[in-house]
Formats: sequence, structure tokens, C-alpha cells
Amino acid sequence: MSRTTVSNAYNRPDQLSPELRRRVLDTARRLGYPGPDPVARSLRTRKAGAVGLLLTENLSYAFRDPAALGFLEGLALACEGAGQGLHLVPVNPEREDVAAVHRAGVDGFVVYSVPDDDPHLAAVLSRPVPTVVADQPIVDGVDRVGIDDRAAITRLAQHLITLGHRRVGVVCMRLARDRNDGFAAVDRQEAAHFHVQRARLAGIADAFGPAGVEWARIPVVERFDHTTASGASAAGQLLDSDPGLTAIIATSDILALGAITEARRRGLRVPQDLTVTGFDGIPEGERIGLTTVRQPVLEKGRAAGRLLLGTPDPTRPREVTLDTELVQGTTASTPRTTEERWFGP
Amino acid sequence: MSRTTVSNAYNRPDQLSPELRRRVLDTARRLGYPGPDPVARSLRTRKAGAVGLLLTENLSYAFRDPAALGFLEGLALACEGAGQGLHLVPVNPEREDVAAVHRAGVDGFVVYSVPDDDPHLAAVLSRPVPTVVADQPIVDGVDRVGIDDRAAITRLAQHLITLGHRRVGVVCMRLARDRNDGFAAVDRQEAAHFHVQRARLAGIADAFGPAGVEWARIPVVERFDHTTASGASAAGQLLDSDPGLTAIIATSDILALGAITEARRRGLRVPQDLTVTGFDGIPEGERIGLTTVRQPVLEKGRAAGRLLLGTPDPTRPREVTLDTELVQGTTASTPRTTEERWFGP
DNA sequence: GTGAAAGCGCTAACAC
DNA sequence: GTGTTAGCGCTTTCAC
Repeated sequence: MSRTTVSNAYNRPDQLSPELRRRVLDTARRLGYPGPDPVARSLRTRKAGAVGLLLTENLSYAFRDPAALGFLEGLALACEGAGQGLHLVPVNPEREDVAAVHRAGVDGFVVYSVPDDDPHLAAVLSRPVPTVVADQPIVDGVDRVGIDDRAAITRLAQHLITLGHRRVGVVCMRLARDRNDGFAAVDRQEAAHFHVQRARLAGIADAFGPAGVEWARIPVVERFDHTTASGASAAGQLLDSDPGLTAIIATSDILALGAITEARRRGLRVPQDLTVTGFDGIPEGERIGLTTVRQPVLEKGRAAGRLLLGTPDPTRPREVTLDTELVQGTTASTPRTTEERWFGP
Repeated sequence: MSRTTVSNAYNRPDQLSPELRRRVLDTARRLGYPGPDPVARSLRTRKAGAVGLLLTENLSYAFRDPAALGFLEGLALACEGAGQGLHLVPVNPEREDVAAVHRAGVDGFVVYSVPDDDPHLAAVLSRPVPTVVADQPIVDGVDRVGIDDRAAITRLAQHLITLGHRRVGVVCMRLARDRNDGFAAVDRQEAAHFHVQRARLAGIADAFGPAGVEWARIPVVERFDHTTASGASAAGQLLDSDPGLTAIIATSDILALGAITEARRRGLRVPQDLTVTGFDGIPEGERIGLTTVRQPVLEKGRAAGRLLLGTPDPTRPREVTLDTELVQGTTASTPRTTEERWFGP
């Protein structure tokens, strides 16, 4: 019996008689043949049946960050729908070991929110497979799915301005691959390797400039780790340097939740004594009524998957920009005057 | 120049002069050669550099269930440490499509909590690669990592007995692949295809039997979907059938959280009017002080990864049983008499 | 330090 | 409906 027949028995039942097919499969089992080797098949068919996912952080971080999780879920949904596996590329952000990217047997990559200068991203782009970037960075000629971070946060900031806030501080996520837990001056902001953070800061500036508040005078505190603890300590740093702040704008909900915790610890009521806002729209934020910008993270993941798995390449790189929504929660209100803070309304 | 030299340039820098290596790599880049094809390399080296993960549920479900998430994180950690990718196998529980298992180019599988008769599990076991099962099922000759579900929940039940509970109801997860949202009689319990649920029910029986409560008289309500909504409706079903219940034992924290919601909705205070317990030790349960059994989910994932990636095979299948801990939270207390419930203490 | 040759296991043309 | 042949792209002895 020839190899073709056996191959057909497994892959194209319609090419041979059911009886023969049955016989082949039975014999195979009896002989202990485990079925076609997937790797050899992939080599031959030039299809791995899997999508690679690259994240900056440790893989395990993705399982803790609600926004990343939502993205992951959407992407998994898309992969599932297309019968594609999801191959999480093991990346150790400490060691710049790009080998894992080269070793991944996948038909394409989704890159989720990495810095402009990420060596792993460079490795992905050097591979001859389609790639979709989610959020950041923006790379010429590469498909991308994201939101308009700048415009979205501008609306949020304008909301605060309308409420009367002028003396605000900002807490943001890491701006580059090097750790800088502290104030971030304008030059560092502008040199940021994370487009999303850059855009969000710029968006805040867009709102406050016209309101007569010079951006350079708005304190911005950066944190490398994206945790509520970071948000808390950053808020503390802001309030230490200027107790007169009436609002803290965080560039993520996680940071905002930490900021609220810190405010409460200091006896400040939110929002009566201090307004705090976030960005993302994660479930826990929603639960406490966080004022924030909601972005459709699940839809983002799904869109990334669809972009990658859909029609190969209609000539031009595609760009999907999803809508966001301003969530006017209960953590923002009109600011109190300093007098009110000390003596009551 | 020969293929060997090029291959060496990529894989064994020590086999040729740095100068030559550099020249090779430069030329490659100039010619647009993207580096060795990972699939071809895998075929040749017989190593895919990835671990397959099989889950019963939709992939996306894993990203919603906190216990599964903890497991995933631990497993990802182990893979990361070993430089292995994590290949999530796309499984549609509706269609019994086993092909994805056969298509996955992986060096081994981790199977997380699937029923005894799962066809995907059978497909995994038919492949000539090492496999580790987490939680369930128990398969002869296959490595496994889990906990002693039976003993763990027995301790919890004994705690309730000590508090004085005798009239209790149980809410459990699905017992088989078919949907049965309702009471589960003893025969269905014993025929359950999910070993973990079977063991937990048996563990409760172990405690109540000696206390003089016949197991067959303890109502058990089953739910197919593992959600808080399921827990709520199941608790409702129990309370409807016997308003005199003093405690509801849920076999997972998720279900317990739902049960608490339902109790409150009915004006029952927890624990004063109704004791509710869970199982797992998820963060949200901890936050509200849920009385439960905590199991080390992250450690479980890590152990599964280590088992799979560690020393190949020391002759016998290995079994890792992790410790659990009874968490005496604030959702269990001494039961009120019926009179107290209506007329106050 | 370098090259020639073999073959990993499979599928897809193509002829029968 | 079945068999023959030719590679997919790579790594790895082994001889030079």
C-alpha cells in the first residue's frame, strides 16, 4: 500500500472507498502509527495552523491585567472561530532573547502593545509572515488595530475642565523600556517609546492648553510597573509635591484604582476632595463607578484576529480604529477650594 | 558556500570564525533570507519548542474563570522559564472536532480539567508525546497534578457540622458533558464524568454520613455553566425546594458568589440567616471573606509545566498532590433555628 | 573550519 | 481509486 493512500485516508476521506479507509486506519492503529506528524505536515503544506502572540511583559503578566485579558479573550475567540491555535511566545523582557520568536511555528503574529524599539517586534517583522499590531507601536506598512487614544482622553480632560479643574496631576505608565519611577519632564514624554502613553499625554495637553493651563506645568509622574501599588505611590508623589491638586488623571484604570486607594489613605474623599480618572474601562473600575474612558478591549482582540486571519492582503496595510466612550462615573466632581478642604463646604 | 555553513552561522556561532559568520548573516539579510524556517527546523530536530494546552471549554472561557486563569499563569511561568511557547489548542466543545489536537505542533500536552470521556483527551493521548493532566481525569499511566478534593471538602463540611448545620444543600458544577440544570440524584452523581465534582460530592458525604445525615437526602443541584448567575439560580432552586436549609455548600467559589447574591436578594443575611461556602480560593472570594477551601492554582500550573518539561520519564507516571487550606471566612456561622429566622434571635 | 550527502515525515502533482 | 515521484527547508553526521 502506498503512502498516498494512507495520507488520503487521513486527509481526504472522499478520495477512497470508506471500506479501504477504515482498513487503513485500523491497520495504522494496530501498528501503533499515531497519525500524520503535524510538524511534517506543516512543513509540507506551509501552514502551521497557529497564530503567534507577542506581549512585552512576562506571559504571566497578561493574565493579571484586565485589559490585556480582554484582548486575549477576543483574540482567542477569533482564533477559535478559525480553528487556529494561539501560540503564546515566551518572552523574557529581562534577557533580550529573540530566539523564541524565530522558533515559533506560526502563520502570523499579533503583537500587543510593545514599545517602538522592542527587539522582539523587530524579530517578528523580520519573519515572512503577516503581522498585526494592537495598540502600539505604529509601524509603516503593518496592519494595526487600536483606538484614538489622543482624542479619547482629550474628551475626558475637557470634562474635568468643564467641572472646573485647573490644577491637576497625571499618573502614567512606563514611557520607555528603562525604569523611571518619578516625574517625567516634557522631553522624556516626547521621547517616549510607547506611542499610546505619548498620545494620551498629548491628548490631555490638547485639552488643558486652550483652557489656559500650560502643559509643562502639569506634573506627570511615571511608573514602570503597571499595578495598583504603582498608582498609589505615584498619586502619593503627586500629592506630596502639590497638595493643592484637585484632580489626578491616570492613564489607566489600574493606576487610577491605586490613586483612589492612596487618596483615601490620606483622608481625602473621592470625588469630594479629589477627583480621580482612569482609562480602559475594566470591570473593577466599573464596579466602583470610576470615571474613565471605556475602550472595547475584547473587540480589539477579535479585530486583530480577524485582520490576521481574514483575506490575505488587499494591497494596503489596514488600520482599524475602534470607538471609545467617556464614562462619567462617580469619581469626578467639581473641585473644592482649598478653604473648603480644610473647613468644609 | 554550503548550507552547513549557513546553518552553523545561525545555530552554532562557535563553529565558524566571527568574521565569516558576520559575512554570512549580512549576505542573508541582503538577499532577504528571513532566517531558518522554524517548522523545517522542528521537523529535523524533532522539537517544536512549545507545549500544548487543552481545555474543555472555549479558549475564551479560560480567560474569565479566575481559577483557570491562575493555573494558566503558573503554566505560562513554567514555560517561560524553559523558553517554551504555550500553544492554546482551539477546541470547540460543540463540534467534536479533534483535528486541532492533531494539528498542533507541540512537544507535549497539558490537559486541564476535562471529563473522563473527552474525545480531545483521547486524541491527545493517541499522540506520541508526553502528557500531564491537571485535576481531571485520572488516567492510568499519565502524569497528573491535582489536589485531594475529597479530603479537602470533607474538612470544610466537618467545619459546618461543628457549627451545627445538618440541613444543607449543595450546588455543584456540571457532572457530565450533557446539560442537566437541576437536581442531580445519587446515580447521576456516581456516574459523573468529572472526577473532581464526584470527589467533592463524596467528600461532603464523608462528613455528613457520620454526623447522622444520610447523603441521599441532601439535595444536590447541578449547573452546566460555571457562572455566578448559575450559582444564583441553583441556590434559588435549593431554597425554593427547602426554605429550611441552613447552609449551601457550593463546589466552587464562583457558584458560591452567585449563591450569596441570591440569598441577599431574598432578604437572607449571610451568614446569619444562611451559611454559604465555596471552593478554590479565588481573589474575589477572598475579598468578601468567603468561607472556602483554598487551592494553590498557580502552583498547580507551574507544577504541571515542570512535570512536562522536566526530566523525561523516570519509569513511572508521576502524581503531584498539592496542599489545600481551609479558609474560615465570614460567610459561615452557626445556623439559626427556623423560629429565629422569622422572629429574630 | 568547511562542504557533501542523507533524510526528518509528509502532501500534492501527476500518471496509471 | 491508487501508486510513483518530487520536494517542503532544515540539521547533522561524516569526510575533508
